[in-house]
Amino acid sequence: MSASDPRKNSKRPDVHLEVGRRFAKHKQRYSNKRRAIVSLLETADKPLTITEILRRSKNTKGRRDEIAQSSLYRNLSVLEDVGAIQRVASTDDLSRYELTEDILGHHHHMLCSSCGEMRDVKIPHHLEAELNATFKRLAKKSGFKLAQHRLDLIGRCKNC
Amino acid sequence: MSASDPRKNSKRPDVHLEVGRRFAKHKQRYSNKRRAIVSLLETADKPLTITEILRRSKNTKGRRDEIAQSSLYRNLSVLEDVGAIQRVASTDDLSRYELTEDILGHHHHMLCSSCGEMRDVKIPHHLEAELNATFKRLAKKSGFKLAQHRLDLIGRCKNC
DNA sequence: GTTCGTGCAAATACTTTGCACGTAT
DNA sequence: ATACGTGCAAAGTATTTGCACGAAC
Repeated sequence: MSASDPRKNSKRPDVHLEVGRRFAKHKQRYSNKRRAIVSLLETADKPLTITEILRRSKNTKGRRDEIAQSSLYRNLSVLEDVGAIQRVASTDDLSRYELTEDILGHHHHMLCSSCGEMRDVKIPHHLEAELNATFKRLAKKSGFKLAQHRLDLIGRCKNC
Repeated sequence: MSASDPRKNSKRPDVHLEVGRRFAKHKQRYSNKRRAIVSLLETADKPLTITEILRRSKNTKGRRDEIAQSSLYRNLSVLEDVGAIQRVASTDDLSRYELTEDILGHHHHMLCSSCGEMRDVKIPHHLEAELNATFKRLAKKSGFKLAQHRLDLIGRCKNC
């Protein structure tokens, strides 16, 4: 399923190396726990909730990657500050996180209005280009400093 | 500012009449408090947070439109159930509400990653059409029942 | 040894719920 | 009279913070 799983297909340099660079730039330490979080997000094919990250950190076959909830929150905040991850909103009120677009590659989400699940999707390049051009114009008109856009499909997933 | 304030410009039938119809259809009462909430959302040129709705309900020059917090939450839930309003997510974790798209008209948001503020914007019809076509195809491929899409500009607003 | 990371428990913020009373049908 | 709406206060969740201890520089 190449279309529905864009993360696995995109070539990208070593994520830890890149994240490590960003930690260095911000004079922060790239600890093992932080590495573990990044690994989880890298492996997932969708943004993860706090609960999902906690659960997965415990299932990492007995390693010392288990993370306390408070540390997780704190680390997510730091990871966001150094530009390694970003928070994405679904239809429910659970926070979800994914690697930033410049690491993961630009993509969009298909999200279920019933259970809140998100899946990654990509759209054709020419559409992206057209969107960007339009947005740039709109932003300029409003004195808005455009950083990125988000575009999601909302509906019901197979399981709901 | 016609481009940055799409709600004021679009002609639409009386909102209370339409919302009233939806309440009737669901055999629910369209009480004064509920009317007051709808009026606030109709007047705003952006989605409102709980706090904003509460504050504004108190500023309605001495009228009995003041709403208790618990009632507000309950009413927002009912309003959502009858299809009058919808919850929209920004970059912070505050819930925001606006009238549903079929009442308010399809539009998008420009949202500030710093303060969470959202403003309404519209994009050209042909772009919308192209997006819809692409999405329909993507959804079909994944067994996903597409209901709507959301497309937002993210950046920094004039004030931040 | 000083600075930063971690875990636990307590505190806070946002949202939901139970219950008694008021309002509309 | 009955069903539904409202407000208050209590309960539930999600998230943040204080503090003591441990690890990294």
